[in-house]
Amino acid sequence: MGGKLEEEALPRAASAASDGKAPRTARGERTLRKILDAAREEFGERGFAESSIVGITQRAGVALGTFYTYFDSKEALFQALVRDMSAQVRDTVGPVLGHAADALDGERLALEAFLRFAHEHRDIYRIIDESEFVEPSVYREHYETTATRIAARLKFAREKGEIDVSYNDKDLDVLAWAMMGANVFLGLRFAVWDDADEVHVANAMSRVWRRGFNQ
Amino acid sequence: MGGKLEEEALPRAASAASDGKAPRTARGERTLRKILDAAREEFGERGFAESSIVGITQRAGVALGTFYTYFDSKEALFQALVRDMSAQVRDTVGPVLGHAADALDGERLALEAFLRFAHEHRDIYRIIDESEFVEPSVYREHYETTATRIAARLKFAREKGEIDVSYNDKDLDVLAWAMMGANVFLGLRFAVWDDADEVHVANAMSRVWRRGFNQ
DNA sequence: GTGAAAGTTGAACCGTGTTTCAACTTGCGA
DNA sequence: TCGCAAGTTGAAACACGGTTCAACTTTCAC
Repeated sequence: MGGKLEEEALPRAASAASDGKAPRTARGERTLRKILDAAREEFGERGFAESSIVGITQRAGVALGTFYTYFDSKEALFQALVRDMSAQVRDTVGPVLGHAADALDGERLALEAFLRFAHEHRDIYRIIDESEFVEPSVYREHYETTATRIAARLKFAREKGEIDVSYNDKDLDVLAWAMMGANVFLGLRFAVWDDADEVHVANAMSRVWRRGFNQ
Repeated sequence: MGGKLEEEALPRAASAASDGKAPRTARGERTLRKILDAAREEFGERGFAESSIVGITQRAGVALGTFYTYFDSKEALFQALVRDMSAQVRDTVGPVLGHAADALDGERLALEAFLRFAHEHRDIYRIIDESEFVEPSVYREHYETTATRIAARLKFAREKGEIDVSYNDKDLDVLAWAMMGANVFLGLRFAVWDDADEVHVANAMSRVWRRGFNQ
């Protein structure tokens, strides 16, 4: 399959629509995109409850009824957005792992990247967080996937001798959730609420994990 | 002041009412208490948006209008509840610190107590979490207070030589938020969603902190 | 160029749930 | 026992915003 880079964004937008409501022409595609962008702004600024479909369609510059051409309900739109953003977080943070000297250095870089991302996209952060109450299943999906990925990296690192073998699989499952929780709260406090130095935060954190996991 | 134990609960309930709406008789006090209890159930089970004042007053066994004798709005009630519960978490977790051999052992016991508490009171957990979107200021208040308390303990432990002196105040502020975030997510995954062994979770976590903070 | 499919429009419908209020009941102090 | 302040009641007013739909416009395949 050629042209993967350019093609990537479109199917994601297209598949964001509710079942049987995917756009069939380029015009529809554009309209759907406008609604998704407007929704991200509105939900990010005002939260789910305060956001209205009127508000979203006005921002998007389309009529109220147009919304229902692409989505079954306000909840369906929210769910589509969270899925989209969950993937965005993954695609932003994932690649930096390649540049790491070892596994724990990778986690440091990942935290740094996450903090930068959270600071630049506070709206996304808020939307994913609010999904715990709007669409619990996607929230679970997001964090379960993330934790599983971290745990897998930790286990792999243990096989390579970078993490003390006395930590068994169950321990590492627990610790993966702990690392993720730490990252999320550091993001909230130092990137979303504040504009702290990501490098300092990530370094302080990394030092503890490094000592904690070795020896 | 004598009889502190028995007196503790009442003023808290009384002050939960909106400004100028505090009950003035024993009957009023009881009614307010019924509403608060019913609200905890309703908000815990259904979340803020899905909960209704009708539902809350029905659970409480009082008429709809009675609600407005004590609260200005649904939001005001929610805020009062979060404040009440934030204090409950503190009062449950705080005391166990006294039984600890050293500071890091205290954090282990605190996590264990928190996991037990989160498991037994999932409704409370959910309500505090949801306040991020309903009443952001109380959410911030709750976590900022908690993090400050943890940071103070860490700094004190450093003075006593239980934590490596190479961690400066700024580092410990960061790490306090990390510990809190880890605790919250462990609570969500292993106490609220699942019914895991608190002791194992707390031990695995504690081992990492211990190694991480020393030398 | 034509016609059918796709997309757009916004007024009106509709359900829900918060809030008000005037009449009523309770309980306490004198 | 009396009277008034405190508390209670629930029907109705009210606001709000999600959803529907039938008429209209645009696009595109042939």
